[in-house]
Amino acid sequence: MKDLTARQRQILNFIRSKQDSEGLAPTFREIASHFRFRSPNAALAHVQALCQKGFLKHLPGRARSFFALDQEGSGWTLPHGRGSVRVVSVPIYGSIPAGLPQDASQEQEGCVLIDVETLGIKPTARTFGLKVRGDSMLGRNIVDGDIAIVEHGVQPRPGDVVAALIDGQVTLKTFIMQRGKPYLRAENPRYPSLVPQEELQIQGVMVALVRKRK
Amino acid sequence: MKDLTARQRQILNFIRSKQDSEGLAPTFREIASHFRFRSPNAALAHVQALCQKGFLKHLPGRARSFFALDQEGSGWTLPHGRGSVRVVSVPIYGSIPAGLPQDASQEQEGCVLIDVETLGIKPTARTFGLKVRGDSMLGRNIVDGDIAIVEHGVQPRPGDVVAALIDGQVTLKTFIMQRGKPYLRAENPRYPSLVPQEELQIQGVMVALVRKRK
DNA sequence: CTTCATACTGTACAAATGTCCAGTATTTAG
DNA sequence: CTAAATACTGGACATTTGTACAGTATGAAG
Repeated sequence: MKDLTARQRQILNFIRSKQDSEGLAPTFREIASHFRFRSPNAALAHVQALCQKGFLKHLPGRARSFFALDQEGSGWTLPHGRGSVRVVSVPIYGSIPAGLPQDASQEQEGCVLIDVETLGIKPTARTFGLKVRGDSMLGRNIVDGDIAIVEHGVQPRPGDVVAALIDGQVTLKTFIMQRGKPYLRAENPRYPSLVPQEELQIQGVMVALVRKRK
Repeated sequence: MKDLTARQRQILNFIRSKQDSEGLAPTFREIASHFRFRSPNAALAHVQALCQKGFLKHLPGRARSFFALDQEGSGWTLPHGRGSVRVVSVPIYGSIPAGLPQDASQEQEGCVLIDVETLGIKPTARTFGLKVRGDSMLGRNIVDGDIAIVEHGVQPRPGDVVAALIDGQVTLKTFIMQRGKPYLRAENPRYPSLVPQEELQIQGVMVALVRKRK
C-alpha cells in the first residue's frame, strides 16, 4: 500500500474529522474552502489520489459520498451522541497456538466489538480476545468464561494481567517485579505461584474484560 | 413525544437502513424512488413531519443531511467478516436517580458500545451501563470500577445479578428464591445479606460486565 | 357537512454539487 | 537537464439535490 503525501493526509484527516464532528462528509467545495483552494478541483484531485491509493472510497456523482477506508486495524467510526466513537472488532480465541495468531480464523470462537475509548487502546496494536478457562485468575476476580481483551506489543506494568505462553498453552498471569526482576504470578493457590519471566513468552497485556450472563 | 404514523415510521426506517447499509443518508429523490413516489415532495413532507416530531434532524440546503435522533433502538449494523454485527451504544451512569433514566444525559459518565450478540440482548430493550462503586459484589467477582451492563424490563432468573433501587440508591444484588419467595442477597459479608424483594424496586438484570485496565 | 391532518402528484427553479478541460508552478526521481 | 508526480488556479457545464407553489384524494374528528 502506497504512502500518502503530507497534503493528502491532511485532506483525509479533514474528511474524517468532518464526518466525526458533524456526522456528514464534506463536499468538494467544502474541502476546498477549508484549505483555501479557489477551485474545487484541487480537492477533487486529492480525493482521486486518495481513492487510487486505497485510503478513500467515493461514489461518483453522489453528494458527500466519501468513505474513509481504515487502513490500520479493522474498525469503524460511528456517530454517537454529539461526537463519534471508534470501534474495533476483536476476535475471540479459545486457545492460541504458539506464536501470535496470524490469520488463525479457524480457532476463532467469535467476536466482540469494543469502542476504543473504553479500552484506551491504540487501534494500530494487535488486539484479540481470549476466553478464560478455569479459575487460575480468581484472585483477580476473573472467572471461567470471561473474555480477556489482550493487546499485543505493549509493555506490561507491574500488577498487570498478562497472557503468557507456557508449554504451548496460553495462561493469564499477573506480571510483577521483585528485586528488579520480572516474575509471573498465578492468582490461585493451586497453581505454581512464581515463574521467572525468562522461561516464557508474554503474548500481551489484558486491557479489558468482558463477561456475559451465563 | 408524539407518535409516528405507519408511513412516517417506514420513511424513518428507510433513512436509517440506508445509513446503516451504505453509510450514506439518502436524498429526497432516493426516498421518493424507493417508495415509488413520483415527486420528491412527498419525501420532503414526511421528513419535515419527522423533524417536527423530533425523530430526525435535517440541515436545510445540504445534501443527504439526515440524522436519525435515536429514540429507542439506537444502534448500528456493521459489516463484519462475512456477515454483519449489530451494535448498540450503552450510556454509563455513575448513579441512577429514582425511576428509570429517561434523558438523564447530565448524569451520564460515558458510553460503551457493545455488539448485541455478545450480550444476547434484544435491541429494543432499554439497556444501560452502571459503574460499580465499592466491593459489595466481590463474591460474584465484580469489583470497584467495573461497568455492569443492565437490561431493564427483563425477568430475573434465580442467581442473576440485578440492579435494585434501595433508599434512592442503586445497588447490585443477587436475585434468589427461597421457599418460593424472591430475595436479594448482597455478596459481601459487611452488608445486610437478605432483603425481601417487596421492599424495593428492581431496575434491571445484569447481562454483561465490562472491565477496563486501571 | 365541514375542517383538518395525512398522503400524495406535477411542475418548476435555484442552489448545491460533481466533474471535465486547459493551464501554471514546484518538487522529486532519474 | 528532463520527465513525472504533486499541488494548485480558473472557467465552465451538467447533474444532483433541496425546496417552493399549486393541486388531488382520503379518512378521521367535530
